[in-house]
Amino acid sequence: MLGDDMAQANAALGLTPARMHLLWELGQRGPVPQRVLAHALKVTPRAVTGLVDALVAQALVTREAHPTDRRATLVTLTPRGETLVAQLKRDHEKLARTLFASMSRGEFEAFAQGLAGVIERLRGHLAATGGLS
Amino acid sequence: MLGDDMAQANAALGLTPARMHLLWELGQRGPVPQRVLAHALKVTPRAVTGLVDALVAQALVTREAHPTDRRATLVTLTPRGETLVAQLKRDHEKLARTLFASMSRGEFEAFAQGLAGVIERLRGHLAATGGLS
DNA sequence: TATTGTTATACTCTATAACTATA
DNA sequence: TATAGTTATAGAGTATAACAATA
Repeated sequence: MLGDDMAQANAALGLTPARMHLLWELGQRGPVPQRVLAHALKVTPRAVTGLVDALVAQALVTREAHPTDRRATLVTLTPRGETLVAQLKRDHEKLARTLFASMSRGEFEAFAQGLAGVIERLRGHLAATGGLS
Repeated sequence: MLGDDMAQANAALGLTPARMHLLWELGQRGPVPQRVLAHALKVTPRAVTGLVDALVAQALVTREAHPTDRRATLVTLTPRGETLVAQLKRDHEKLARTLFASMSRGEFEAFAQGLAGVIERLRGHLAATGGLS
């Protein structure tokens, strides 16, 4: 359901999930080389090339020259991209409040602790079955 | 993380997530026309054609004649497909036990109730923003 | 030599639209 | 007429491999 909600919010903004993910990471990190995005998105550099191409065409990011490494490009949010990422962040916060604001402090703590336990065991399971690299 | 785990388990069995999903639904329902799968997977009939083509090539399902409607085909698990779905179900149960067996009854009830509330509010959010159809 | 990002190619999943066969 | 499933076509996302430019 969270995935559906994100996909739908993205579509409303003219974004696919993968492009939104890239913008989100860019919003967290500021201008970075594509290699950094490839690592953050757990995707090959080739895939990043395609995503950045699309976002450049949408005027949401630009490829700027890296100040010291002429091989690399700095993927940078345009003003339009900045606005969009700010909107994403606001929506994110608003959804979090919608989902949790009605819980008491104690309820939230208990729930969060239970969830943390589940996540920890899931992480262990993934490590044991070779899913975490 | 759950998605990663499933994708990885699928890959180990030579399956993509979409094909696994179709097999899973088939395991729940028994032989069904493709139209039913399209609805279950929330996907167009055309997409089901492609997925069934691939699963037929892998000898996991067959297209059988519908007894009364000659337009339709009944997608049916082969013995190999049955075995694979049984394995999926075992893995599913095992993971559920891994994630929750260490909780007491009371802890689990509280956690489940908290989660149900979050899901309910998420559903409301989706309905309000037009995400549930 | 190693790294950054590209072009070339291919596969999976999905969609819309036009069509065939059947109901 | 309506429905089940297909072919035709297209787009997004991803991958590997070979390559260019630069470090």
